[in-house]
Amino acid sequence: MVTGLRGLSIGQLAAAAGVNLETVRYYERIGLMPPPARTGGGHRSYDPVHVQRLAFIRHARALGFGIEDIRTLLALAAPGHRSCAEVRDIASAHLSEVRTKLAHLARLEHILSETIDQCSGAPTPACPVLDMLDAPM
Amino acid sequence: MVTGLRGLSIGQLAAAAGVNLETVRYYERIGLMPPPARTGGGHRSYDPVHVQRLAFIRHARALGFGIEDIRTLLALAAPGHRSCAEVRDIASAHLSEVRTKLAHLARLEHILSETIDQCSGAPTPACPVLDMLDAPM
DNA sequence: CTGCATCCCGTAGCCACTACGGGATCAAGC
DNA sequence: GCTTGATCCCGTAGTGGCTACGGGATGCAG
Repeated sequence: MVTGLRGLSIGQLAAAAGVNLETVRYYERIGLMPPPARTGGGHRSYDPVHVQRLAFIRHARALGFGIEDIRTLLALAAPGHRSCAEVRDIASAHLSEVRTKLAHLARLEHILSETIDQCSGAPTPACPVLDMLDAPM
Repeated sequence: MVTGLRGLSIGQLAAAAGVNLETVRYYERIGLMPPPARTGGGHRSYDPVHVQRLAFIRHARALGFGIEDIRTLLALAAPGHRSCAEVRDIASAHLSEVRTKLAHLARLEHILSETIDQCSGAPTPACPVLDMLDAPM
């Protein structure tokens, strides 16, 4: 298991970052991860730079940023021109999307739970859930 | 605009239900909407049964139910065996999915807003958003 | 040097649509 | 009756963000 200076295999990198192996190849295909060095036999060999970058990507994905946003964020994170304002704009836009979805889901949660509550208890002949779906909203 | 007994065109049906025309054809292709009658020239001709069914589907989609759930709900809504218990099971399962997503989004909202707040004001040289993405979570 | 885990690559599938494009049909006006 | 412009036909491909598959090559421990 000691790989020493040779770099990590794609499986090791994926495990280290907690992502699927195929996802790493996918990120490389779409240009989100740079192509790594190769062994004589053609296997990918990653170094710590890749580990850090993949961790960044995974964190951003976990926060719900889209691939194109992440592409931009990675560019803005490049040493030299850390444009905090641009980063904040992207994050703010994403936050407002999150809030929109949040409000939407909260509305769904409300309607669903109310309707299901009517279902369990009242001895009505009709189904409240189906009635709601039949009726205009 | 008076179509009388001839039935609605796909465009009229789609407009009435507030869905895209292509979506209606998609629903027919996947067997969610039954194939309607056709005019001599091959155009689809819908009657009120279709209007009602499409409205049902749209309401269910608006509540976030998936296509397969809706397929089952439509079967359970068929006259004769309105199984309220099964309907409630499907709705409850969906509700708990909604609640899971809700909790997830709330977590994202919290992290994002906190981090962005740090950004606007403090005169630190580094970008809090990028720092968070770089650091382990 | 053998055997087995890992990796290679390209392609297709997932969900719920949406878009496109070239040709046919419909309905209204003249 | 004929023209015109809107609508509709169908099949196919694209979206986002992966995930799965399959047949062959490579890497490494014993």
